[in-house]
Amino acid sequence: MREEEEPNWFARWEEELPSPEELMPLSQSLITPDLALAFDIPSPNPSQLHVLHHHSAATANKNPPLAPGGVDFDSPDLSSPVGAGSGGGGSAGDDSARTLKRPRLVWTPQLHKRFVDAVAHLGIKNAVPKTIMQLMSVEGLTRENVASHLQKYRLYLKRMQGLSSSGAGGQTGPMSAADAATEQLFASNPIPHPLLVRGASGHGQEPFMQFMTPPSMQHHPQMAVAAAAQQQYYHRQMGHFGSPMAAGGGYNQGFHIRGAQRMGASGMGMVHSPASAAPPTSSYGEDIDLGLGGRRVLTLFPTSSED
DNA sequence: CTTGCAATAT
DNA sequence: CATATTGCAA
Repeated sequence: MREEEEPNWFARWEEELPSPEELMPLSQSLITPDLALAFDIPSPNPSQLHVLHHHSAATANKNPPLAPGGVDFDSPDLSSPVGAGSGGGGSAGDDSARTLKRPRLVWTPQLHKRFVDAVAHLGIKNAVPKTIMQLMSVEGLTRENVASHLQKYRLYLKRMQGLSSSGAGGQTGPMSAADAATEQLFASNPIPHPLLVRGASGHGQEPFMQFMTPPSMQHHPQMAVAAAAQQQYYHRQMGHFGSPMAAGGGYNQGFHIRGAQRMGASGMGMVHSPASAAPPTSSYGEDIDLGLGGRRVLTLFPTSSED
């Protein structure tokens, strides 16, 4: 007889949620006004920069290409905000944020951490893209973004579990490069073991999760450079050591150092600890960068998380 | 309609 | 190569 779910806790859960005005968990605009201006990025509604209010998940449509007040940094033509190419003529974003392709989301460890945390706390049962996305409260994140990553995440977990037990030990080579890369991301964050079903099993009210970071949000105008200087976690994909592509000839896959030059191309085996050289302005880093070649990459990483 | 997952594309 | 996108089945 009881195979019912308990939508009650869930319903209340939302009600108990702190009001955005009271407590803004972790949603920041992808770009701060300052940053946007600094990049000459057209902001259609700079004044509407507000938090996303996701209330009734049912009716609330959350499918805006960009946050309500989100600054669309993507220009359809070639207005390169920064990096290479800038210059151009400032072809304003004559396009409203709609139907525009967003830059690839770069899952930074921090961002991924939020993802994992959300999944862990939601429980497999409720860990569906929509819910996760909402819980993450990361502005700009779309359902597709989460769904895509979720797929990978699940596969990763499966592979881990399935591979752990088979004693025999003859598995030599099941790990392809793809898996290895994934692991760098996934293995570097705490994998909640008890990734079991939760949420619908009679449990009245869980002591709210506070895995979220406190609302310490403050953006500084000069954060731009600081942000760029911060993103320093190891590069994934250093399988090819002899790749002579540094800054002169190739496509920089997903990384970017803009405004400041650092690290040599040859021996980049640096694992930078965020705490060892935390930038003066460590609040939020959003960095939109285009991989040289026209490949824009959106990197939003909520800092302030501990490891 | 949302989700899950394979295949495919960029 | 990491994501995004698409197609199709529950």
